[in-house]
Amino acid sequence: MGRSDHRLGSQLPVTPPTLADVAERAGVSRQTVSNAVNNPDLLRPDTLERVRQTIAELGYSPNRAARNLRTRTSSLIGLRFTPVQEGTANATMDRFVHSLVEASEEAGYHVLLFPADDDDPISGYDNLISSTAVDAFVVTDTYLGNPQATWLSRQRAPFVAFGRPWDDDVARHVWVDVDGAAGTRLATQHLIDRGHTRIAWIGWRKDSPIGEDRRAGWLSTMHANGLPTTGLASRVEDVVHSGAEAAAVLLDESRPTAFVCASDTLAMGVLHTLWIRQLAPGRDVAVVGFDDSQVAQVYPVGLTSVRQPLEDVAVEIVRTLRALLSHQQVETRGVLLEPTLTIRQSS
Amino acid sequence: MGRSDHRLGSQLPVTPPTLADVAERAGVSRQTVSNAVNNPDLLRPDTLERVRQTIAELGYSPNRAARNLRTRTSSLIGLRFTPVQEGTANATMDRFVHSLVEASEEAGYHVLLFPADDDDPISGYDNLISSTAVDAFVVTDTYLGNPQATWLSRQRAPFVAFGRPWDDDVARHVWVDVDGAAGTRLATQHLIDRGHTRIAWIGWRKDSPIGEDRRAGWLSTMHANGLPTTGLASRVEDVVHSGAEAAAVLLDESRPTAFVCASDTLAMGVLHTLWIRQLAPGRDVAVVGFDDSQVAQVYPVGLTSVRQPLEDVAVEIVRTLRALLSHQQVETRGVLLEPTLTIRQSS
DNA sequence: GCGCCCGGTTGGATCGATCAAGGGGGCGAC
DNA sequence: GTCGCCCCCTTGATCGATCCAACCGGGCGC
Repeated sequence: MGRSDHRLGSQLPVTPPTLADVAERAGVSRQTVSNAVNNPDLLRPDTLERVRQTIAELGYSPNRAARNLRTRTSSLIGLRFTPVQEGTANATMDRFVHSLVEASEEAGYHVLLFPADDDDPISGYDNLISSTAVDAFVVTDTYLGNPQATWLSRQRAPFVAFGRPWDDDVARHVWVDVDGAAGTRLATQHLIDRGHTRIAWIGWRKDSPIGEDRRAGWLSTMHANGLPTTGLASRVEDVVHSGAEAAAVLLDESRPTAFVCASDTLAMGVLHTLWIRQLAPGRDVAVVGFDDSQVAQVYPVGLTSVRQPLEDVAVEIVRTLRALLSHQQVETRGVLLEPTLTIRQSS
Repeated sequence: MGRSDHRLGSQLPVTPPTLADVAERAGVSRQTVSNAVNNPDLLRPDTLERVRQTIAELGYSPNRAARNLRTRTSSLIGLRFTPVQEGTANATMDRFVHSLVEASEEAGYHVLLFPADDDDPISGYDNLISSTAVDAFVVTDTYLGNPQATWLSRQRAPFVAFGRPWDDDVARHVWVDVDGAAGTRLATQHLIDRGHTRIAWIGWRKDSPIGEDRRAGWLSTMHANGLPTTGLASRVEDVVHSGAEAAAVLLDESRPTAFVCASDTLAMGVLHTLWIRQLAPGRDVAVVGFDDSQVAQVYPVGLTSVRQPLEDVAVEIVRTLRALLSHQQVETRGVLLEPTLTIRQSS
């Protein structure tokens, strides 16, 4: 089944060589070439070498579609790519995607992005799973009442969540998450070690379990060190000016010397208030943010911030995914990773 | 060829329905179902309706792999995902990816990400193209001497570049780009309108054609308004402290009242110097950045910045890609889009 | 009466890799 | 000598959608 005829005198797009082309050229059967690629152990060394050489000469690479059809796999991991929120410093998603792409590559997977359809959060998943376009999903927004995880479980679609199923006790899916409380514990202890005793908290509204988790880290560390917390906590929207307002109120009413914030966005608000009041971040008042965003990195003073180990999260997720897909029993239902603290001049 | 037997009493993963299943259930032939999906015009309205209903009932969706194999397409667009540079404000790539994902979806494409292998920038492309895993690429870093575009052209692989082929006069590929000079022209004129006459430029080193383009916008606008430029320009590395140093030197030597910067990163450096010198951004000295990054958005004062129309870029790229893939002759070799200026308190 | 269009049906081939079964040759054991 | 077995490789069928060619009977125009 030589293909040279297709190529002769053609301005046509070049047809890549197939398994059969390699087989013919190397003087073996298709299956042998297939084995050379997928089960090299089955070949005699000299045959293997000959086939490999031919593969290299022809620049052969197995056709993805054909392989996918036969094996009923795609080597693709689906990820719903949610838009960045403008006006905030939150870009965790973006950094995570980078890590996931790299971790996936090492496991032989590629990442397929699909957009978020706010009207119907399920449709994107449904399309991909019912057309067997992806092998599995990585689900990122496991917030309250998000139907994705439940729906995917019911569909028996393999997936791993980045984020705990906070509210849902019966959720039986596998997840990887970062211990937010441990992060704020680090931050708070760091400030205590620096001699601060009046350390305030600015976090998100109560309906955010992630926010409450981070808050708990601050609270427990304060209590463990016998430090006061009354009048030192505030819960606001995750936007800069809310952070600024909260900081102003707290400074007036409770005179904190340090702030731990649930996000870099809020921390920027605090810095704004300090700037207005001519207070020097790090010297007069310490500030710690959360996420180690680009904002924290390039802000002139340098914002100390809790850094999520997204690279590790991605590696762990891919590892779990592989176990799921190879139908191994996954031993652990959840993995919790420890964040670190990136210390800069603001503390 | 009913599949109900596969489903009965199964703990097995559910096998999705196939074309034949739909055909049998709807009492038509496979070909008709295929036509209902791909060429609805060929069916009588009532037949079409019946088939569509059956498709909906069964939740049928054509198997991607089978379709890909037969049609030799994948509906996938490959994008090499380069890591964010930590310590800078540059996240253009991330915002662009979001836009591209959305624009692609509307055209029936999905975006496949693959990581950058610094040792061999070609290998990632080669793997995907030779295994016919993607239909086309979007290439983002068309900087000096980047071999990707040339290589892809030679391979006859369809692709559209985000970025002009600056150095390469013989490059024959299609591209979409943002007019950087127009952006800095906007910024400079904005400052002139505000009454500034001594407007400084802080840009990148001379070997960056993008940087030189942006610089040209500042230069031409200054000249057009009969304003001086000597001693008012600086070329540095794209990091915060370089921007800060450059600003300090310029302030000492040339007393500018405004700065136009090639990036938000450099603008942050300028703001840092202003802060040290107790100068108020926007009141004492105006600053304009480039990219409208999250940093510009959440920085307490609010950084005026040139915003690239990445949504439009993505739409234009996808449009061009579709033309390329449908073997239409693409009329325009390049498209240049106009940025806008997001004005905040720093100016 | 011939040819053609319409809205389908039918059988088969096709895409390229993989799976399951089988086969020839060599070797050791009986 | 031959039986069985393993090794290495070949062969035919398969995955599911699509494409192709041929064909159907009724209606229409010439």
